[in-house]
Amino acid sequence: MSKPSIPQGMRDFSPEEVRKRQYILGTLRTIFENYGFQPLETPTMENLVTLTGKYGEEGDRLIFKVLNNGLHEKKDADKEKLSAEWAKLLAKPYSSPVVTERALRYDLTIPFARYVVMHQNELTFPFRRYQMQPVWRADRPQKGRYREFWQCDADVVGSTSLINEAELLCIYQSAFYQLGLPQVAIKINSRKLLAGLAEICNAPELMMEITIALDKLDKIGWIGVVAELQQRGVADTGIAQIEKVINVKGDNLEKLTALKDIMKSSATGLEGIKELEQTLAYYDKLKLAEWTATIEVDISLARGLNYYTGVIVEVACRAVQMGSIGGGGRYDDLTGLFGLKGLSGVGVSFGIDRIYDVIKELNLFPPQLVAGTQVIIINFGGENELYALEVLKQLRAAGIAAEVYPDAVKFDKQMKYANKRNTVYVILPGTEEREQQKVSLKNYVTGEQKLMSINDCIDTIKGH
RNA sequence: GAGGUUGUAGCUCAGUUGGUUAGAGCAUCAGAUUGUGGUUCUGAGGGUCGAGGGUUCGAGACCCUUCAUCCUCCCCA
Repeated sequence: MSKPSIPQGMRDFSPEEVRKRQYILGTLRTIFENYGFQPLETPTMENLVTLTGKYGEEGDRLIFKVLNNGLHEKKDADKEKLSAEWAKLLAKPYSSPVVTERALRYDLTIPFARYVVMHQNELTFPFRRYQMQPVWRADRPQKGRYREFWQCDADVVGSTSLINEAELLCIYQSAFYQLGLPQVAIKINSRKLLAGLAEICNAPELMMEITIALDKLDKIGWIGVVAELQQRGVADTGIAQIEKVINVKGDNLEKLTALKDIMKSSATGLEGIKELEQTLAYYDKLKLAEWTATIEVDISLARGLNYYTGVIVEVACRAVQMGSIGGGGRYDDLTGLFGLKGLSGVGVSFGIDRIYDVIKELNLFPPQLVAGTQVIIINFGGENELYALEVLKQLRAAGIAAEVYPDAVKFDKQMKYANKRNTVYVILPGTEEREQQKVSLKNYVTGEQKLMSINDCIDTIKGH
């Protein structure tokens, strides 16, 4: 037998880790429900054609494809075809329905779009849904990057109002506030502004090239961006325009005012600015004073997915060295990919695993999360064992998470077990206690122990 | 797709210029202690040194191949 292992980029989650993740998911769920979003789940696998072509060339490569089952049952006539398809498949990120027609979910947005199109007649628009499920990517794992990870999305489809954008900003704010994340920056931009930028560079066709280069500003600096822009075919006059734009300073309104002037020749660009202004105006009305994350207009923000068309956002936690912990934006025609035109959507995504890593690194999980069982009952065997079960029944009926040590082994061993389980209380129902129909309740934190009735015991534990 | 790191006990890791029977801490189990835990003491079990090949009288160590792992770039959450 070789040592057991798990596939690359996949992880086990210990009881403590699951509890901590559930704390994050629970916090988010409460917020989503509070904002009127409804839960949705979609299957682990989608048809491959549903996913391909939606995430760009790079994305297609990272989709986990699922082999068709029953390949061994193919008739001889099919086998030759099959091996030819295999050869192609192994050579390139190519796929064929003969070999694979399904794939693991790559994100939650495309399956959501598919769902909306399939159920368009049953849904009431605008439709607001949230979804929290794992997704899979055949990426090279590294820090903060896994092949299986959780996503948590909230989207609204069927409304072009920028109130939606503003509300999603509020959801971000509320979530990071409640989770206690410090130094969170929500960066906001508009694809239209980027398109406008390409226009004033006299190179509208190079919009994607410009945004990709610009997106690296944080990482490689302006000099690096210039090199990349030149390499991507942007003229020097264009680069001068871009430099003017990224040098715009001040608070959000000052930035937007300055940009209006630079963008005055681009209708698209001006529209993008107006969107941002309107979004921020709505947000101002909705925001709570206690929220701490900053909202920053950032022209260099691009975001990879190519279906975004309007406002885009990305969230970073500057307290730790980590990639973005969330992102999202407006996609005017997402469902158009599946044949339903004219339905606009906007959504945000939370990178649960990264948020987990950040909270862990900064030690911000509430300490009481670790406790599961509140009380462990010692098993003294014989008649005392039966009495222990009686006590156990009453504790559980009272809503207390309790367990009895299932074997009447050495007392010392049972006490050590309780200690490791980190419970607050231990109950000792021995002969003496049983005869009086009482229990000894020991508080493991203080070391105190008292003889009391079962009802008093329940009250004490609940009062804790 | 490109580059690098590390693989030795369940876990974290030592292991000298190649030299007899491969070590430690933690964890596990047993005992000191048959109704009082978290700190003590004693003892025990547990390893095909990632795998395959080569050099050598002799390889955990050196060489080649391969697999796995983690990290960086690309891209992304």
